[in-house]
Amino acid sequence: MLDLKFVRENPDAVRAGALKKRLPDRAAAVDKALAIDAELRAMLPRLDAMRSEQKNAGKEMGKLSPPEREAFLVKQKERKVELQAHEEKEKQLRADLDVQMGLIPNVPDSDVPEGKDDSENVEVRRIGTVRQFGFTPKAHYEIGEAQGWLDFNRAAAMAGSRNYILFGDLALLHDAVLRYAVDLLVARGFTPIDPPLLVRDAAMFGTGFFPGGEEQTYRCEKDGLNLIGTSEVPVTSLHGGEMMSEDQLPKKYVARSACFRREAGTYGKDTRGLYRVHQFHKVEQVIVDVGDKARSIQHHHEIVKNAEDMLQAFELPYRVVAVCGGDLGVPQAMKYDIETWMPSRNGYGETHSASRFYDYQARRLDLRYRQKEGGKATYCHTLNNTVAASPRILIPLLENHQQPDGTIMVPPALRPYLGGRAVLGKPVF
RNA sequence: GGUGGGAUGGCAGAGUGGCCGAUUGCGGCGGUUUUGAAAACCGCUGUGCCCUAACGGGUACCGGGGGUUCGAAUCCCUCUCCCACCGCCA
Repeated sequence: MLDLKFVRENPDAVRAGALKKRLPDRAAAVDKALAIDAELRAMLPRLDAMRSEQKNAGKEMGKLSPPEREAFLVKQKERKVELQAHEEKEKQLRADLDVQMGLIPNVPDSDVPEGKDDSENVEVRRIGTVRQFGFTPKAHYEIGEAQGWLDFNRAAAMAGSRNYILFGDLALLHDAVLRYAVDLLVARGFTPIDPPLLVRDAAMFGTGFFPGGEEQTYRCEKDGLNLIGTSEVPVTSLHGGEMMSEDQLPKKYVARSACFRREAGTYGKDTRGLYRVHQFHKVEQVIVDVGDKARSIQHHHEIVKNAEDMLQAFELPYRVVAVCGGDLGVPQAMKYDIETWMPSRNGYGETHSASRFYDYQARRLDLRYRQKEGGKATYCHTLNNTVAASPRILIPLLENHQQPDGTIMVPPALRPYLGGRAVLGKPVF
């Protein structure tokens, strides 16, 4: 949610922002919101005056003698009828305004590149050397199935397409990665969280996934609850409705959770392997801090670095891209993706997504703090980034560290989580 | 699942139809006192919206929504959440 005052004063910038995100419908919401706002403001002085009149007249009532009251009552009832019509109108306008305001996207920051989709994201840096194999490398699913680590057929039989089952060492590697990610962030001062996986609509709306993301979300209609697609939703919502004191900030959280995505509209896309699946596990970092732009940008770099440090420890080549306007989500002001080298794709595949929102989510969540200086109630800023999403991260781990016989070299950083083992699997090729 | 009790400002906690945007305490801010600090004392201290150049004024908000009434924090309905007890289950 943007500040209504800001929208009123900068309609062109807000409209241009929606268009930079390639969201013309949402740009139209700007004009609708402003039209409703104008109509509302036109009636407010009159409405307030009527209320004032009725209120004051009502106060006199108690002091009047019974016969005087009778006459007064007639007059007051007339006022009431007239007021009710206006209040009805006001309520309708406010409800309509809320809908339109909820549709207006966050304005992309100036460092967001122009572009229509992910093909126009801009590479910021490229780290690590892509390995030259002395043999023909296998895809992760070939290795996984040969090792008996992966079963897509049985998964599909019991749970439908885009599902998987991990067995044996791959199940252990999956867990090892997630534990490493949590430990890394805890060592850096983040508070670990095990959040709810089913949340109310308010949390989905507050983080900006609704309206718009309903088709991507598994919903338990009976209970009005939604399965989270990322722990960003419960963790960012954690302090929603609260008034924190400035000393409590920043809040830094790292959550490990299962995530669920319907992947509607992706038929035929990334159908093989572990890349695009309905259910996965993710370690996510979330920061809530004061409403200061420079500080948000500083945090943004910090959370990207946390993820980069993990990839470097895993000895995986990757690149960081600045996500262009057309590939940016509704609530984000700016986003970096990290893409890790995946030999089977002969390219970099997205493994991380780091967003900053400024106060967009905080406004929707009513997430505020009281400033130390002056005591003013102010909206927080929020940010988040993946630390590790698995099994997707298993793709580069298996593929980049494979050996000709189908066994996998374990990067030293992960060995303590695997009983000290340096190699997983047995020769299968 | 059943029964009963609750939800009030940053926090705690009064308030059962007009005198209540709301007593009081804590916290916070400012001041007096002090070499400085603490303590004590005095004053100030919710948020949104509208009007105003400003001073200031108006209005809405007592968990959410609806209703009764000239008038609702207060009465009624409903939803959500919290607490207690019973049942069931892990």
